[in-house]
Formats: sequence, C-alpha cells, structure tokens
Amino acid sequence: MKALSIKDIAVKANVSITTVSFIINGKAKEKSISEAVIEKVEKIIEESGYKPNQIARSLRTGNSNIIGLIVEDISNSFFAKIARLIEDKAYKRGYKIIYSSTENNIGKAQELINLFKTRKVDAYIISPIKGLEEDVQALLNEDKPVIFFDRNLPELKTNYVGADHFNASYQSVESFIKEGRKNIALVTTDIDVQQITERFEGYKKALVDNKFDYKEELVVKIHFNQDEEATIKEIKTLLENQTLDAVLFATNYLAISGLKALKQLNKKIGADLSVIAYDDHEAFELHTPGISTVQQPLEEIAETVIKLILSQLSSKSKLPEEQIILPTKLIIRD
Amino acid sequence: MKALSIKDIAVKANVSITTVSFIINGKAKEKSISEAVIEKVEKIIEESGYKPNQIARSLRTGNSNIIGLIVEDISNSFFAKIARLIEDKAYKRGYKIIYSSTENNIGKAQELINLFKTRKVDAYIISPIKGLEEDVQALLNEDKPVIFFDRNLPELKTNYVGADHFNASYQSVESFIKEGRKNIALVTTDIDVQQITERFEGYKKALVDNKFDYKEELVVKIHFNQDEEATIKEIKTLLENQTLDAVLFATNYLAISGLKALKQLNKKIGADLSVIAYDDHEAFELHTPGISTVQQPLEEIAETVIKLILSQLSSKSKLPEEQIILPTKLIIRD
DNA sequence: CTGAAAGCGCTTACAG
DNA sequence: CTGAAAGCGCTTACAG
Repeated sequence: MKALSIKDIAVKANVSITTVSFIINGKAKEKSISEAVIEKVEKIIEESGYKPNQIARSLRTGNSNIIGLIVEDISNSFFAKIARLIEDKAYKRGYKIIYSSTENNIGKAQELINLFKTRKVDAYIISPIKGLEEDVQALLNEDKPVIFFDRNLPELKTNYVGADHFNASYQSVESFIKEGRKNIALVTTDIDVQQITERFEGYKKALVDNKFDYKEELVVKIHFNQDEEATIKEIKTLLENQTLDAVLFATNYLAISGLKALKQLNKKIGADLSVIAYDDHEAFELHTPGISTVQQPLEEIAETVIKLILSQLSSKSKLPEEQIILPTKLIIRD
Repeated sequence: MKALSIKDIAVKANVSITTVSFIINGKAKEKSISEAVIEKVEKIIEESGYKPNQIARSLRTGNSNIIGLIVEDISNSFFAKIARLIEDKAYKRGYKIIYSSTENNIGKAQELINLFKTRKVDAYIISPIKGLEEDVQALLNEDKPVIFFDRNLPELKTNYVGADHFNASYQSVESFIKEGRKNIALVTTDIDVQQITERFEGYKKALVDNKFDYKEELVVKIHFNQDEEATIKEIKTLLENQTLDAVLFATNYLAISGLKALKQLNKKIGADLSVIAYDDHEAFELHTPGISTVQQPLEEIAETVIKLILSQLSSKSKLPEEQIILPTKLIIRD
C-alpha cells in the first residue's frame, strides 16, 4: 500500500520523471511536450490517483503553499470566526492555513513561529503580542510576507489590518453621553497591546472633548490571565462602590463577566444603567434587554488580510507596507 | 540569511553529519559517541540556533509529528474548545495539531484527508460525516491511526470517543417529566449522523418508558445548512401551533435560535415552559432565567482522544479498537 | 521535443 | 568511537 511516486508514473508512461514533473506543474506547453505525451501521462495520473508528495516538493522548492495563522486563542469567538473566514478565502486560492494559539504567552508564540519556520510556511498572519518584535523582524529579514491583524507592533514595518479601535470607544462614549449618562465607566484588561490602549484613549478623549472629567476610579483594568471568578468579583466591586450609570466593556469576555456580575448583584440594565460591549456575542442579542455592541467588520478584515498576503506572495519585489484601518459599527439594542 | 543545515554544524564541529544527526536525535549514547564530541556539538547547536529542517526529516522518515484534526466547523464553540484542549495536550507530548473544517461537505472533507495525507500527518482525529467511509478505510489500510470523536461511523473499525448522547436526551426528558411537563417537544437537525440519531432515540425511549405518547408533530427537524432566519421561523411555528410545555434542543445553535424565537414571540421560560439545550453556551448561563443544559465532558473527551492516539502511535502492532462513551451532565438552572 | 543528473536536508544501515 | 554513502520524492538547469 505504498503511495505512488513520480517515478512509478514515469515508468508506466515510459517517459522520464522530468517530463512527468513538467506536466504535473502545468509547464508542459512551455517546455513543448507533445500533446500525445501529455495526454498519456495525464490519463495515467488520473487513473492511478497519484498525488505528488508535498513534502518532497517543499524540500526542493523551499515553499509549501501553507500560510501560518497565529492568534491569541482559537476558542475565542472573534478569532475563531476570523480564522474560519481566512481559511475559506485562502482555500479558494489554493493555499492551506495552519493555525495555533499563543495564549498571550511569549514563549509559546516564539515556538510557534519556529515551528512554522521549520515547516516552511510561505507567509504569516499574526495577531502579535509585545516581545515578538525580534522574531518577526527575523522573518521580515528573510523576506517572508508577514501581516498583522487585530493588533499591531508599530515599531515594525509590516502590513497591518485592524479595526478603528480608537473611534469605536469614542463613539461608544458619545452614544452614552447622548443618552444623558453622566458617569461612564470602562472595564478593560491590562494586556499591553495597541488595540487595548487605543480603546482606552478613545474613551478618555471622548470624555474630555465633551467636557466630562476623566475619573480614574471609573476605570478597571482586569488582569489578563486571571480566572473568571476573580474578574466578576472586581467588576462587582466597581458596580457597588462607584456612582455610575454606564459601562463600556473593552472586550467580549469582559462583558460576559460583567453581565454575570450584574446578574449576581441583581442590577438591571435599563433606566439607571447602560452597557456597551466590544465585539458581538450571541449572548448579547439574546439578553433581556439586548446588549449594545461594537462590531468589527470580520468579513472585511479577513478579505483584506488575504488580499494583502496574496499580493505579497505573487510579487517578486517587496511591496510597501500598508496599514489598513477599517471602521467598526455600533449596534444599539434594547 | 539562509537557514543553517546539519552540514554547517558538522563542518563547524569538525565531525560528520552522521554524528550530528545522532546527537540531535538523542541517539548519542546508544551509538557511543564520546562525551567530548557530544558537548562540543551541542554547544555549537545552541549558539548557532540551529533547528533541524522538519521537511527534510519528514521526507526521510515518512512521518511528521503532526496530527490532523478534522471537525465540522471550527467556529462552533464545542469544536473550538475541543480543538484547543487537544492542541494543548498534544503539544505537551511533542505533537503539533493542524486542523480544518469540513462544513459538513463531503467533498471538502475528502480534500482535507488528501491534504493531510500528502503532508504525511502521523494520525487523524476526525469528527466524521456520512460518505467518508471509503476515504477513512483507505487510511486504515495504510495503518494510520484514526480516531473518531463526537460522531461515529459504526460500520468502520475505528477508535471512537464520544458522549452518551442517548442517555443525555433520555435524562433530559425524564427531568421534564419529573417537573410535571406533559407535552415535550424536540428541536433537532436533519443531518444524518449517529449522535443526532441517538439524541432522537433517547427522547423517544424516555417518553415511551414513562408511558407518554410520542407525537410526531412535537418534533421539528431543521435543515442543516439553512440560515438562521428560516430556523427561527420554523421554531416559531412549532411554538405557536402546538400545545407544549417543554422543549429539548438537540444542539447548541438550535437552542440559540430557539431563544431568539421565544424572545420574538414574547414567550417567557418559567411556569408554562421549560427548556433544555444540548452543549453549554455562555448565553445560557446569562439568560434570565438561566437555561438548563446537557454538558459534554470536553476535557475528558480531549484527554481520551489524545491518549488513544499516542498509544497507537507508539505501539508497533495494531491495537484493538476502542469505543469509549463518556457520560454527560445535566445542569439545571433557573 | 525529451532525459540524465544534481541537489534540497535529513536518517540510517553498513563498514571500519 | 566515527564516517561515507544511499536514498526519501521531488524540481530544474543543462544538454542534446
């Protein structure tokens, strides 16, 4: 039951493996192989079900038709949806995706890059974390296409595709203000990544621009890797000890924890309290009342990422880096 | 900036590549390489940051230390969580996982198996669909370890790890009956896979065992690939036109659609209506009132799958197939 | 119009 | 204790 090799095909067709290789790779015309030979070989390949060994091909050519995708956590619905969309789109263009999660762990992230390197992936799509600068720079030095998404490491010259996190927060706060809210809290995380910082900056700027004071005690930064219990507790402390009438949650899972906290405290969203969550989640639509959310344009992000990667892969010369910021949408529910 | 090869290391260390290879692969003792040489070579490897080319290694040895994972849809939270757990556990044992989604499409599933084959993955973890029998049999003929999870194709002799879907439904229905419910509906899908059938059988058996009539009009089979709008509409029709006081949802996403339907109809879960959903979801805990769910033992499923795969991979002789059915847990919320 | 041969970077049976 | 050499399955520059 050993797999067929190009040699087996060559023997059966009574030609050299060179000829078979040319035909497999669509270079038959270019190499002026005769019609008769092409047909004969194609027929044999078809009948025998021969598939070229991609490992051998990769070893020889140095590329793999595989794109590596590195995300924070594939079980987070934002990343899962993006991964799925990217996979679909890449697949249609003849590329496969392999993906893996960093868990915000710099060591794991570095190992993944190494893994992908030794597997000779052709390009990298990364939602990066601080500390990865050197490793990514090494990829760039080897002229490997790298695209960041969701987050950026601005000191590196890379392509980046992401949502307009600053404006998303800004608009959320303004929406609260229009509703007549006076004391607007922010629940965010302590991960030091650009998009979290931007969400914070947008929040502050909107307050200041509207002549509200920025009050430190209304901002909670939740430690990234702590368990949900602790998060809920911190949010409860905020809700109980501060005068507030609106909360912006900077991530999806923080909003989930926040809703659990509200439920435990028996506080209702409504006349006395407004909530907006970053990134949609099924729970928000179902919630009574519905939870307003900031929605990132997933489809567009995926499409843009793939488009940039493919144009880099197909161009011989180095293309200029692009920074693409896509607008978010605020969905108000009640 | 070309990557280092084993030859470069050999030259630097002034030994043969054979020696370097033995050292890299931990065979130094066995091949009685001298301590001095081992140390020298290890130092050079360390300093130079040399990483063996896995592609070349795979080509030579015929295996890859990669396990292929094929699921229905990686953006479904059940599969995303399982994938993440399996990835973690495999990683700790030196295996990488590559995963991909079939979207319940037989053509795509076959392509994925082919893709994994040409990449020489060492083993396959598959949530299978009908029509894949031949392709999987071909893998088994090549003595590749294959493990099914979540779903089974019983005509094949493979390992299988899954939850006890029959009992899960059975217990759910009995729980409704204990609450005093009389008219218990089932919302399920029309995919023809074993675990969906079992959920249906458990539902019927529990009714009959408790001397209730099985009423066909209380069962809705939703077409798999239809959009959510249509699903919600069908569920609304059920809720409006039938006398019922309890609904069991056979999947997670059907329950989500069901809750949306209830919300649109302004029907409340409570005195007049009980609901149980298959597989937990954040929305269920947050929902007011909380939604009861059947929980599959994700951690155990992942652990068992990996254990079986590794024992197959490490044993030379063919192991007998195991069918492992793990119990589910019914979580009652209100 | 077609083929012999080198080489991608490894592992391993064999020899000494 | 260590190394020369074959070979995994391809691609491609070169030759005719």
